Amino acid sequence: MRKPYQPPKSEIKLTPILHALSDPNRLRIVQCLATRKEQTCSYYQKLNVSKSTLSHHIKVLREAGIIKLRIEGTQHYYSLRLEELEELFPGLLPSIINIDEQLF
Amino acid sequence: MRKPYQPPKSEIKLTPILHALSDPNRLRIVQCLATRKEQTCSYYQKLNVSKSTLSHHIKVLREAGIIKLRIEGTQHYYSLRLEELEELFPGLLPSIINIDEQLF
DNA sequence: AGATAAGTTCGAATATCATCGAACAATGAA
DNA sequence: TTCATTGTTCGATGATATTCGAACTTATCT
Repeated sequence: MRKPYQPPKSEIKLTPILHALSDPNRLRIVQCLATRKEQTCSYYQKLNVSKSTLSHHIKVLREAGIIKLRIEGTQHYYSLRLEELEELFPGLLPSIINIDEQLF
Repeated sequence: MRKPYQPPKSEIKLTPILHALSDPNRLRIVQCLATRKEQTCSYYQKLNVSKSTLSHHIKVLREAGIIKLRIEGTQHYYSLRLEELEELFPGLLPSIINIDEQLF
């Protein structure tokens, strides 16, 4: 599987990021990545959505510049682009990572 | 004009807030309110949208719980619900208020 | 009372989004 | 080589968003 597109830091914009984070399932993915560092895609099947829907959410997060991808065999490992996002939008991700799911 | 609905603090949720902030014009309104404290609605006509579109954006911000309204005569004065939002989502609004418009 | 001003609401048009199943691609195992 | 696994992409569908002009509401001014 070839590596899908990820925007370079210089092309990351705020509104796509906020849009990407405005979905409860995507917030769950982001919070999960914040605690476990790196995850494979299949892990998130606990979200109770289809494989293609999950892939869609991953794509929205990836294209917004929130997560990055490392491919190893057939497994895709995702992680947050924490340092870059902190430089671009200081404090934004940290403020979201700790919010309780009940407030979603 | 009667006072339109605003959610009480206990009903403010994160995803409507992030969605409300994921629009450049609404971000401009929020940043403007952050610097000038209180503004009337007509002020934002520099956004180059119609009166009804402006009113729509204001409504999205209001119903998400981001802004509150004070009516005086025919004028509507809006301001950010900073204290409540800080209690609910610490650091979120401050991190967004300072972002340069070029990064929108 | 009638006119004006400030905003909201309504209805319609267009665009974007979330979701799914099916098909596809790439890797690794039998 | 064939099969299973992991994940993406495509096409369709229903839901939600954005935008506008027109109509409406409320308050103020003459």
